[in-house]
Amino acid sequence: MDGKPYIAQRPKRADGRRNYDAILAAARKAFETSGADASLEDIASQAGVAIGTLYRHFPTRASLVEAATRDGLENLVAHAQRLAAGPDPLDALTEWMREAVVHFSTFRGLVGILTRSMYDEGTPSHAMCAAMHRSGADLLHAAQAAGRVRPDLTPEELFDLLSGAAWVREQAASGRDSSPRFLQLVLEGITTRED
Amino acid sequence: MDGKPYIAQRPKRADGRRNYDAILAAARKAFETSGADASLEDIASQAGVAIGTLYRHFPTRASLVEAATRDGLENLVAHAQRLAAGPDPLDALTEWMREAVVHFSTFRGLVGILTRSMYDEGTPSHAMCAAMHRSGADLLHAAQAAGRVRPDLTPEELFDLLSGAAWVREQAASGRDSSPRFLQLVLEGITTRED
DNA sequence: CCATCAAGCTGAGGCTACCTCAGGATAATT
DNA sequence: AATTATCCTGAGGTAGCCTCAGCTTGATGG
Repeated sequence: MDGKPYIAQRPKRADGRRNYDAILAAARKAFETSGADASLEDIASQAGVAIGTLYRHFPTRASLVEAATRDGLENLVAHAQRLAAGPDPLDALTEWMREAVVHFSTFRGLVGILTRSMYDEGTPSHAMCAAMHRSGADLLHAAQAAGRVRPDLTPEELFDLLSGAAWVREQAASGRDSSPRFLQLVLEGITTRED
Repeated sequence: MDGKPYIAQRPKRADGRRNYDAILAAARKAFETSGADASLEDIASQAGVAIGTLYRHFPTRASLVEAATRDGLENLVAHAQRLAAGPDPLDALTEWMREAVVHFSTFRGLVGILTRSMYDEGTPSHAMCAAMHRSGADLLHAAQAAGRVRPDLTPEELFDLLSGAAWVREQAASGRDSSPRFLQLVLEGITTRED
């Protein structure tokens, strides 16, 4: 019924690529200062481009957000695989969660978009989110297999906790960041106790 | 510098009260189905009232949200005082947190508004949020005094955890609610272990 | 019952942002 | 140089926000 979500692609023509890049740069800046609902017309004019051009490359706001966050999330997935090769599965998991929280809260409104994308296939960010889900689940299972994390914790629950931390971080835009402590409390809560 | 935030008041004239009530009812319904950014013009027309009338009673969106959630939060504070008189401080705290999560996530966008209000005095909801903060802090301190909750947990951190749970609940609008499990994990994490 | 008037109501209108589309421009290709 | 698919533009329709000048009406005192 519903076609696949549109995923923005860097155009082949030189002028197209130039504008595509300029829009993406302007969008990243605008999202960081004004959140995910920044004005698209501002972004276009900041990129020195007409509004129609923005819509040509990014027909929906979601497709623009996806393109603006793609690289960061790709790195996150790659880092998960590197961490999985390390010696301590719990360290790997905690380190990854710390990093994930930062990427999830790059700008106000992103956590909500990503958590919605995680289970909604009709969304541009879904593919990337699903990849992250797998990465996180792998790290979790390894930590559980090593007996370091309570075995009844599901990946979905882990992402709930992670999203909560990221959301808290998002809110504290102009204050100090309380997400490290949030994550610490959560992690101490889900690890197995053996002292 | 900045004057006190405007707090909506039920008017004295009969026609004013009628409209005030109708707007509040329409607003509650609209917020629940469309979130905190529901169209004010829709709310007005749903209440059978011109847009100017809505703005007369509720000059800002925040003042309307405050009025729409006032009762629920008042009850929450009252319930905290009742619970504080109970025998088990930990039970009281967990029960109250469960209830708070529900009230905080009455509609999409509310948690964000309330957590911002909690520390921002220029906000209509601030007074009510500060009262809740006291209620929660009291219950927390009692549970800590009884040695049931880790003593290094601050009220602010408690509210971060609580808000995280409420936010997760908010997101899962049309799915099953994962906040009870979230809260369970958090609570098991912050209680002292003595088994 | 009436006069008075503060309180309340209305909706047009200016503003901003979203998004579309018909017509024009241009990079790539042959 | 000609062709053409790709790309660009910006006016314009739609929707929501919010204000304000002018009108209406409930409450009050006589």
